[in-house]
Amino acid sequence: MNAANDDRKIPGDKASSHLGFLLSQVGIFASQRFSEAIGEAGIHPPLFRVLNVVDAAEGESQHAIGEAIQVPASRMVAIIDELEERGLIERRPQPGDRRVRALFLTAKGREVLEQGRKIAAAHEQKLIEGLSKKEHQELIALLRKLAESQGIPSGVHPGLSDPIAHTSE
Amino acid sequence: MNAANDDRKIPGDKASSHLGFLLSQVGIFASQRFSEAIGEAGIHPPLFRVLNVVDAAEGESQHAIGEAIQVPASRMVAIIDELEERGLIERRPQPGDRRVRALFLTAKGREVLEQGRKIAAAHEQKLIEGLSKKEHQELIALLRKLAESQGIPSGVHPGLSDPIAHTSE
DNA sequence: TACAATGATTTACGAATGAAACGATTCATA
DNA sequence: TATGAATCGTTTCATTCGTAAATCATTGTA
Repeated sequence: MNAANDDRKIPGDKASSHLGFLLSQVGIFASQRFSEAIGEAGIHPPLFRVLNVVDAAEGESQHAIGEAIQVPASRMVAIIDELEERGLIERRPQPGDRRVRALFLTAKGREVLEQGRKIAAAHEQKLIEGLSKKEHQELIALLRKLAESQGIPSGVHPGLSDPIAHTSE
Repeated sequence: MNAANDDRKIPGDKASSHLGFLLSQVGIFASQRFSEAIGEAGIHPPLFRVLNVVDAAEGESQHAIGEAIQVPASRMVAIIDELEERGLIERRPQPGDRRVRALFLTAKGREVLEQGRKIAAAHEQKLIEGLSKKEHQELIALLRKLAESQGIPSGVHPGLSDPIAHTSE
């Protein structure tokens, strides 16, 4: 008693048991579920990502924030526009340099960020509900090691910078 | 001595160390890299996915194949069109039922599938180059366990069925 | 002052996907 | 065997999404 429809006549293929496929499968699944969950805070993952980074570095320019998470400038504009429309972030002119827009969280922005963090924590819990504490730690350690060995910069999400992860294996 | 640009003035944020973020980050990274790699075989991940499934169940209908990997019918049309144009797959009418198009690999389709498998194997190797044999096995086991506990059906890739994995955490 | 570089923005365009409508065919049943 | 429901594949359409390139304002430099 497990999955929903177990009347599959079609046998599993080789590719779907490789690490690459598993990683991609589980990773994208986690992304999608998180995307749905964070929707309850009225935002979507890119907005949440940026809220987090601005919180960690308030007063930085759009450019600096975008560079830190490898998001193209033209996309940053759209993201910040959206955050500003919702009253979560403020663009303030910088005294020294009138080209720069320094970014700050509003009070409401902090609220939403907190709400988002709770949602993320719940998401996290749901994700590991089938694992023991030890397994959870091991999985994190292995993924970190993998990320490091593959040169994936910390905090940079590929879905935000590059094309879009297609699929398969 | 590690990453490329370590002149980061912006400190890491909390979110980026969670399991959910890591999974999504690493999973999408793996997807993208694989997508580039499989391009050398002249195909992209969805095509490769379908080639694999057709190989595992030749003669099945478009509908059956699509259902097995949860791809909407209208999307199957485009995918099979593409595979057929490249001479990798054949749509054959089914004697008993004239509505059905049974799918078969062509000789060229088998060649490309083999080539794709080699590419996938190389991708796999590259992915685990920083891990020991034991760690590799552990990671697979943990991901499998996670997938199962989360009800992710084997062989079904979320990127093929649902919206598209956005991002972050 | 002229010219290059930078930060932010706008515009135009293309790629991808799914929901829904459609035609053809088959099945169930009266 | 006639009729309506269901199935398979296809087409159409609208939408979402993101980038690349052009643009504007400002600053730094020669």
